[in-house]
Amino acid sequence: MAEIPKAYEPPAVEAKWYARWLADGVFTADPASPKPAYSIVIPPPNVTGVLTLGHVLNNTIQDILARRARMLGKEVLWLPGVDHAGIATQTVVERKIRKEEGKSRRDLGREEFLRRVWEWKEKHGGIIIEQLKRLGCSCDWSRERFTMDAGYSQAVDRTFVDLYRKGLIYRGKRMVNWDPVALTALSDEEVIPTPQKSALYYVRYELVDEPGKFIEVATTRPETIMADVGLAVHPDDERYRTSLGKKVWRPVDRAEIPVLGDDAIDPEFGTGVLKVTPAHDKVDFEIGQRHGLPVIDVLHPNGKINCPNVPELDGLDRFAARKKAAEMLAESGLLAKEEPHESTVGFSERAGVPIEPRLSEQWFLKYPRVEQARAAVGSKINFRPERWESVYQHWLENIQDWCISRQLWWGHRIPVWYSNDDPARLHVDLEPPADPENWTQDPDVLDTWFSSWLWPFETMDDTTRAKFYPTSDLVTAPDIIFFWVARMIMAGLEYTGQAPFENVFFTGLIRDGQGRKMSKSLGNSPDPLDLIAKYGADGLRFGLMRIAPSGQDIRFDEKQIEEGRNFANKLWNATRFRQMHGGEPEGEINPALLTSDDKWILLRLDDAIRAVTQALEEYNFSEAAQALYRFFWSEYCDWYLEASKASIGLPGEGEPDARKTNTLAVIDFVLSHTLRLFHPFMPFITEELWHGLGFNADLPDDQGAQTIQFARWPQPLDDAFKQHYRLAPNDEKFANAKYEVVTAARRLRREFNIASNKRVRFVLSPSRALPEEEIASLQILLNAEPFELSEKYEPPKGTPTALTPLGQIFLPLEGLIDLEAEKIRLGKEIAKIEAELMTVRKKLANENFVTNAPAPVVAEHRQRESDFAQQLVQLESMCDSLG
RNA sequence: GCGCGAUUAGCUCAGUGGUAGAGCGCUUGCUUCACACGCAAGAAGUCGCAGGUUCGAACCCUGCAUCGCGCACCA
Repeated sequence: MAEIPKAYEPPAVEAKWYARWLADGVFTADPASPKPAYSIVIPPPNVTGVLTLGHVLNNTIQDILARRARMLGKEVLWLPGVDHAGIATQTVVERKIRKEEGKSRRDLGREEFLRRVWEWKEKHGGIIIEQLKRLGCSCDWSRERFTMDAGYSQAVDRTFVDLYRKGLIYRGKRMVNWDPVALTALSDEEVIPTPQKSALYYVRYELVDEPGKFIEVATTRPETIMADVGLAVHPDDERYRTSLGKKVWRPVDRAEIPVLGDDAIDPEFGTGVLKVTPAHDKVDFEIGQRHGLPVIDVLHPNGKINCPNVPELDGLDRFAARKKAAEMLAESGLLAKEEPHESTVGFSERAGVPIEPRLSEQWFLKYPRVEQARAAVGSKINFRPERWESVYQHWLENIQDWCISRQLWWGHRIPVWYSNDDPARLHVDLEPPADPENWTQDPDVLDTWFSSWLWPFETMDDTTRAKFYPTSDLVTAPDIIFFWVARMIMAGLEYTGQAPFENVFFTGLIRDGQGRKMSKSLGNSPDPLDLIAKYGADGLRFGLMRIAPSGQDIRFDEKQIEEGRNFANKLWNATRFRQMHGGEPEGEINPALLTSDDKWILLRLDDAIRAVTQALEEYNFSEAAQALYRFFWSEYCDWYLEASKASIGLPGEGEPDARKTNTLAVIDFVLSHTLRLFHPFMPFITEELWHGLGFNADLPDDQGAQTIQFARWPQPLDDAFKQHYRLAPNDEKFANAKYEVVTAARRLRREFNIASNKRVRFVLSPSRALPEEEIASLQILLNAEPFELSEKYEPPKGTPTALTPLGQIFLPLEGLIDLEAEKIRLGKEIAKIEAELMTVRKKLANENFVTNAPAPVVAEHRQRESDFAQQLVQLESMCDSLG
């Protein structure tokens, strides 16, 4: 047997197994398989993206689900791919070209620019895919898709044409969210409301008929005064009743504008007067519509002022113009005051600048199947955690038409052509018109999400869809519940007649140590690749899973990844211990030779299998990880392996006897189950150990010979098993009693400063007969030499002693006996027990408790009372014997 | 303004009616032949506050506070 390194060294193991898995095609889904299907589509990361901790969390969960499904005997499809990410990608490439060549995309022209983007995509686009492989993701890479693949693009066009023909897609001049940096319209979802400190300017508008009389208006945007076409007050507002219908002078670009009444005005805000600027505000636009006011647009698309009538402002950036306009008003005495103000401003999700409400011609979608989509969640689709359902429902209740056109080049170009003779004549089709020279195609592309919403079914061909659609689980972050999840449900219902998935698991957000979102600009986002290099992919995965409570945000702490690494190392070494004792995996366990330790660990294993299985079925990944951690470290390693040394002996020492062989068989049984339970969480190390221990031998290929991911998921030990091996709760109780003896004795050691590695004499005055093998394991756990059993042992006065469920244990200390010290120690014990006893007695003295509490609870209290009382008597007599 | 979540040990978090838990950190001892990425023992908590329900509340109800998130408004 080859020498195994003392510490687990992940890099070589990870590289070796990932290459093997790929070569063997074990991630490839077979639509013709007779096995039941399990499928997930990956939330496609941006083609520009690099792996973040968010991706690690998300994809680890998907991988756990996929690998476990394989172990449950399912045919698994985890379909990967990337998203073309319109704005993000275009921005990246534009920036690069500007930096390297000093050219804009317009300098290059549409065709050349797109060629460059594709070139960039081929060169840099696959980074995140390679990173996902490093993480161990078991995606079927042979099916990797891209939202701009030819077939996929065609599906996008087809969808557009279809929805247009159904009358759900229309073109209109509307108020949209305009990004003045990216120079495109955005959907409402791409606008992030952000609180901003600004100023409220009180501007005086002079009444035309009553010179010297002014109406004051509070505004945050003095730079748009030239676009004012009226003032509005609430019709019931007494203060302004007499002004209604009159005219005032617009103070900049002087002109007469009317004062009118409109219900939309809040009399409480500012002075109760709104300046109506229909071109630059949604509400103003609506007021303008109601009152037939003109629209004056004073902004260029890039946010600069477009107003030749006012040369002081013309050409200034909107924020510079704001200051300048305020100054101009102040100089002409028309600025009454200026006060600090906080308001929420919409920022572009991508460009990070305030969006500009802007009137423009765009394509809109009236969502299909809204009611059906609402009904689907909660019945056909389960959200976990459930609370996201109300967020979803609320959005669908108030759903607005979706602005789907973007003034970009990178993306799916809108399949609409306008007649050169009559721009009102449209050709909307998959194919260009037969006489292209007479038509001009719409220059715009579609919102990226207009392609993403088809992802669960357009990534599959008919055969694949027949087997794997609808998908089983979707794992995603809750911040794209509107962008993606809701829209996929609607598209799925419209085009497949089915909800696209059965379960949606929403992960939490990963935050930094201070609770802030991870972001590039804050630089608080650790690079997962660095973490993999430092702690191994398994360590990263397991560490993250242990702290990722279902659906709660996660406060990231590298310490926790270190723990994951430490755990992998523990797994490695516990297995190494087994390997040092050599031989092939042991087969049958002989029920006649089982010790209480053996039975105890088998029962604990049974418990762990149940707990992990249940937690995973409830999508409670951290609980599953915790249960595994506790079982393996605190139960298997800390107690069972230590106790087993009694029957195993030193490596290579002596002839293997029946008991040693049997113990190794129990170890193999436990390890083989444990590795399988851990595999979804830690795929690499478990694969390595599975083969290293030879557990793959004698299995068919599809059950774990080739890879542990096809090994069967452990089943709880059934009654037949427990009967055959005579596992009963009493065995567990006995082992626990034994461990209590050990803990009590170790405490004595500590209190009397005996080093844990020092072999010392212990004497147990047993309260019951103990079989030889139990004595042996006690001795080794106690590190006792000699370990004596004596019912009639009469210790010298003052010998440290402790009560245990198996009798009284003594730590005889030659020449170190200190009557007073022992008295004080016993006194403390007595005080502790007395306090416990008092609490229990108080409770039992309460008649209401005894009559109303469930019988088992009362019985438990009674038992505790008698236990404590008995201990107290013994402790007191021990104390008395000291004189 | 409406809604959702959080508040438990120094830190990160489990715990959904019956003796307050884990890991890290801390204290002490230990290179004991799987592991110092380790072993052993220990200290450490009026479970955010105030009421209520109950024999019994960290847990259920009501209110409040603080933090975070979403939606709406935002002149």
